[in-house]
Amino acid sequence: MAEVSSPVLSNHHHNGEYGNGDSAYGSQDSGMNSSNGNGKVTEEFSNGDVKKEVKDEAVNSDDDVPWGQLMEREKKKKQNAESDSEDEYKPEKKRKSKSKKADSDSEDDYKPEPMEEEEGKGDYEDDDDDVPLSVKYGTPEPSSAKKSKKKKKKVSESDDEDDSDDDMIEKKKKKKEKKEKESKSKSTPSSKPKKEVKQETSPVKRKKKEEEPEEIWEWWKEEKKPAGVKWNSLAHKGPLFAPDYEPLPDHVHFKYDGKVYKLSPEAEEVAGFYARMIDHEYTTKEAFNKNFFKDWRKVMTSKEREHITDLKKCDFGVIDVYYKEQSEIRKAMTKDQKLKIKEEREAEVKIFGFAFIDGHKQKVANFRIEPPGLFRGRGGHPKMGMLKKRIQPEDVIINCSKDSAIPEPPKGHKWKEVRHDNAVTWLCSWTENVLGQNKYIMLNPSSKIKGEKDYEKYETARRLKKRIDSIRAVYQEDWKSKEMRVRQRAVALYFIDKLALRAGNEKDVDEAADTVGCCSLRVEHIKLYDKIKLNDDDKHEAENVVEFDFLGKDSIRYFNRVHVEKRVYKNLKIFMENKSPGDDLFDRLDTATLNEHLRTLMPGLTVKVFRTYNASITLQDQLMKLTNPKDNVHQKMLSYNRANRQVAILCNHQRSVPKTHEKAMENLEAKIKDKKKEVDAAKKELEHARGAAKEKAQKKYDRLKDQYKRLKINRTDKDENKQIALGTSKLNYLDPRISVAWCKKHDVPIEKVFNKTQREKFRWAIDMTNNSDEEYIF
DNA sequence: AGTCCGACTTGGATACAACTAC
DNA sequence: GTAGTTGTATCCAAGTCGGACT
Repeated sequence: MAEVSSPVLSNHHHNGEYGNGDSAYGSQDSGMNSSNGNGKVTEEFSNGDVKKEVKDEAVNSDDDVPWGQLMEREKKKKQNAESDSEDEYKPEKKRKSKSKKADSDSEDDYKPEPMEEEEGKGDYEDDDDDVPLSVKYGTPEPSSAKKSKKKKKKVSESDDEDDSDDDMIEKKKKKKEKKEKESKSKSTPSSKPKKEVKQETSPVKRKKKEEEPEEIWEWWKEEKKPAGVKWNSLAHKGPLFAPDYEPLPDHVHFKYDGKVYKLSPEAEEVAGFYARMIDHEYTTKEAFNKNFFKDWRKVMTSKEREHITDLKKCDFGVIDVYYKEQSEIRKAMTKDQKLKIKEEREAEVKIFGFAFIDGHKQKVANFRIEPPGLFRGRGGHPKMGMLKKRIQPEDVIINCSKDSAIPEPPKGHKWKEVRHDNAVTWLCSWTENVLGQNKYIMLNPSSKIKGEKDYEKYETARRLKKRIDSIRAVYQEDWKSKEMRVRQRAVALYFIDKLALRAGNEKDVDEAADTVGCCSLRVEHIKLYDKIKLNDDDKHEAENVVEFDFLGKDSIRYFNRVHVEKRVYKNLKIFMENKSPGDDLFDRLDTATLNEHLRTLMPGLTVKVFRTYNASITLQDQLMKLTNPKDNVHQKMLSYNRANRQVAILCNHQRSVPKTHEKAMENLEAKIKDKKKEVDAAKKELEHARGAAKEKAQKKYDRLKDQYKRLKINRTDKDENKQIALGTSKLNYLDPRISVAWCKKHDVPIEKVFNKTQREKFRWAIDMTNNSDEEYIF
């Protein structure tokens, strides 16, 4: 059995350092990183003082040498064997063209279940092709020179001391935060284990109106509600509607076929939506224009409709300019004007921004009803450009408790319905017209209702940690199953676990862009290579490589080459036999089936738990590896960000590279150069200085050198980050307790890791992790 | 057993605010 | 001021998943 020695089983992300070779996973992981569509992520510090990483070379020191040949030989044999043992396996080409049953073509009478497999056994026996590679990455080196006079003690309050001045931004922020802290006083958890009991909320001297719902509900110290019950009482003010349309001034006109054409307000409003997007790539897309024009014509008067028949003859130029001017005007407003607007907004928040749940005041997340506009579907969405209609009170369902004050609809209107359903968490809902989906107004992530759920999510992931070994053993065993569906399930699960793929529900072809997840992968999305380099710059080739290339959620490309176990490789070949590129790779599997199976392995286990688990465990492992206790806060934060980045890479969280990036980097580069000059100058000065001057010169030199170093770190961080987005993983996948524990252990102020919003969201974690000495939570 | 759909999480883009540098 | 950056808040689309429905 491959069990323990298998990378998946034993190491997976636990000791795999992504992007640098190492460990059993080295080869795969490095492959993953470097080719993950994000370009390389090879970590390498130019200012060698932090850490150097060795690229994995052992990639395929694979035992396979013997295996390779054997395989060659066996391949044919096997192919035959397999294909006849499995030749009853006729792929079900159920290319679910949408929900519609469409495919009755199950012509193949394939009986999957009892699949004779007299073959295999033998060949499989020994396929332990996954040799652990030696771990070879260096430990982070203390950034020497830096005297890193960490403020042991009060770091959390005045952490900037150790940051020299090029840290202005941080400082400013700090200041702000400090202020904010003051006002919130006690509630700040940080290191005080004892939080003052509910502070005297009442007579708080609110320095500014900005004070929020200062009551802190420590729900994590309370009993849970019975399952299904989300609240006992719920009161709120309903949604805030978008402002009415303001018709354009007369001189701002639409032109058709070169001539001014006055539109009805309805048509004009929609024309305005388009005009405001004229610079956007969307308006160059055929589908967008087609959908827009069709919907636009629907809101035209019959006369307009008759006249305006060709989008190409439409000239939105003047409208476009007008809106641009308006936005300029807004930007150029005086302080007072801006302040006034701000206050108005705050007043709205005050009213609509909060709900009372079981007597506690909680922030509402999105109390503004989505304004009308043009639907911006992502990727090749078939409905892009369609008109999103204005939502009226008559479209909105209110959910609140019976005895609460029912929110008032705007004058002259009424709600679609008022209900009192405490099995759900939403306050308001309506149905959006483009896709016919429900939209909701819900509470802010800092609320109990969201927080509790979040907490549960991580608890489930932790439970998975305890079971992961045996679960991996199960699916590895299932690679050999006689049942094709079981094999498919096992291989899919392996991908999900190893690569953190999403489940991949079926999608309706004409309601959404063509994107896939694991279960919906098609043959065309993978390629198999018996031998190939995982990265172009690798020295060696790896064997049994699967190349993934598909569009995932939000049409973000996932590209990756990974080495897989022989058995997996062989299975994939089988799955692909006799299929066309457009056929499902896992034709006997869907997310429902997979999740059903997972539930039998562990209560609460679903596909997405693997993503959470692997993300969190990766962060924890990486933190342990990368953090050097001797580093200063700044350097530690770099390590933290790198750990975070590994997770983002794993989860394929990308962002488009801002066009300003190159320039920003150049600027930084120039700054670094300048600084270097200063340093050199200071050095010279120092050499010539004597007496008191010498001391001074030394100081100056040290300071400059420090700044210089800081700049370089900065550059590295920025560059590595250019197309990787850390936010999503931090917000959704990383157990915040890991970060909190890390901060405590390494004397890093929590504010460095979580900004204000994040601290609110993760208050439970910050508080819980306080009194435990567990260094790492996961 | 398959489909549909409601509810809720996850995700990148964009708007905006806060600062700095010039 | 103004332009340029950067971090944060907001927005809303696009996933996941369970349960009702057929």
